[in-house]
Amino acid sequence: MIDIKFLRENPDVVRASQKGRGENVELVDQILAIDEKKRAAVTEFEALRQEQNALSKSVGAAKGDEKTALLENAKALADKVKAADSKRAEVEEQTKQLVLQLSNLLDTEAPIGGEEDFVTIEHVGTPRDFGKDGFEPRDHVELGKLLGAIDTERGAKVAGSRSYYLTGVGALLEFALVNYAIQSALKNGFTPVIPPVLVNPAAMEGTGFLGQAAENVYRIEKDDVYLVGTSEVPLAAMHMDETLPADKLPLRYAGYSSCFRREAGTYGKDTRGIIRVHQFDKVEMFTFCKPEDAKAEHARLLQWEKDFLIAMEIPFRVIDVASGDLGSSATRKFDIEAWIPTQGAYREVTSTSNCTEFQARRLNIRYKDSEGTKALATLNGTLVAIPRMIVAILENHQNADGTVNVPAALQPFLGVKKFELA
RNA sequence: GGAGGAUUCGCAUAGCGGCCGAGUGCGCACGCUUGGAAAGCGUGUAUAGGGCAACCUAUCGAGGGUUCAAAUCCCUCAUCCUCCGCCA
Repeated sequence: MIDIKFLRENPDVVRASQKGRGENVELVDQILAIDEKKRAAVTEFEALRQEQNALSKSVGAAKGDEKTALLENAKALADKVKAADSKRAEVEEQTKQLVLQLSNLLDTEAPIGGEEDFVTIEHVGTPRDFGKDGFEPRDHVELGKLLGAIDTERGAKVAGSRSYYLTGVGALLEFALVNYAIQSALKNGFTPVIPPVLVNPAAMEGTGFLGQAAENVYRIEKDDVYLVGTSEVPLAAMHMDETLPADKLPLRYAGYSSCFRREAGTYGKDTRGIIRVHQFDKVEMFTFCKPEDAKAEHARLLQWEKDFLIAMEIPFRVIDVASGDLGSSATRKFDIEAWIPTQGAYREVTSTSNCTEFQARRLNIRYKDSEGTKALATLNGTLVAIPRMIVAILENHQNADGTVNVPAALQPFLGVKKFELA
């Protein structure tokens, strides 16, 4: 949620941001207009209320005829107050609904444009030359079968498309990745968290996932709860309606959870394998910090993501996501894309967003220092999303015979240097 | 799933339909006292919105209702506790 005071004072900045995202610019003027109406309604209600409070007091003190006369006045006034109050409530609700439609202000450094207009910040590592190695790489589905690690056929039989079983070394690989991720998160000062994945509407709404992203969310209607698509939701909502002491900041959580995504509107996209699935496990980093520290924290989250990829010995690139492709909460977003040999392309494996005060304001999370209470900033970043990391590891580290070398960083967790054929 | 009880200012509690935005204790901050500390004494101690300000308005789990007037009465919901049932 954008600060309404900021919008009043800097409407041009908000207009420019909306334009950069390719979103409704007129919304800004609609909000300015209704905000004025709202303040008038509030003032009117408060004036009437003040009168009523005073009158009520005198009714209590009065006696006899005097009281009867005062009561009559008071009754008439009570109706006016009620009318003014419902008008106020109505305009306030309308204002809020409009303000909630605004996306976060764009970072001025974020590239402008659509999905294709990202800026590549750097490349790390070099894609392997399989020609030089003398064999044609197998894709992760094939390797998963050879190793007895991934079973998409039975996944489909039991749970439908985009479902899978991780078996044997596939399952072990998940445990190793999670353990390595949590271990590095601990080293970097994160508190490990296993959050609820079934959350109430307030949590979903507050984190901004019931807006444009709503159709990708599973809802359990009978109990009015949602399955989260990322632990960002329960981690952000963890401190909903709380005021945190300034000396506790930054607060860093590493959440490990299953993630559920309907993947509506992606028919035909990534149908093979486990690149795009309905359910997967992920370790997510989440930070609450002072707004002035958010930019530096964003750089740190990105660095930790890079460190993970480097430890997995996978070539990747970092992109600065363009304005039109940012989530509504993000002021700026960096994605890391890993090299996937059989696709001859870089594919997204992690993503980190700076949400500045936008998300915290929606969730009513603030911090308190000697100067008072203020909105704080929230940031999130993927440490590891299991299936895509498994894809990257299997494909990049495969040998001609279908066996796969285990990155050194994972060897202590797996006890082997190589995955053998099943 | 059933039966009871609870939810008030950081914590613990008091609260008669008007004198309650709300008392007390603890905690915390500042001051006095002291050679220094403790104790003692005094003052202060929520959030949001509006106003240059004095100040005004709202908030006693949430939402409705009754009333001139609701922390207080009524209804719905949420959460927590106790007991019973079921259960990984």
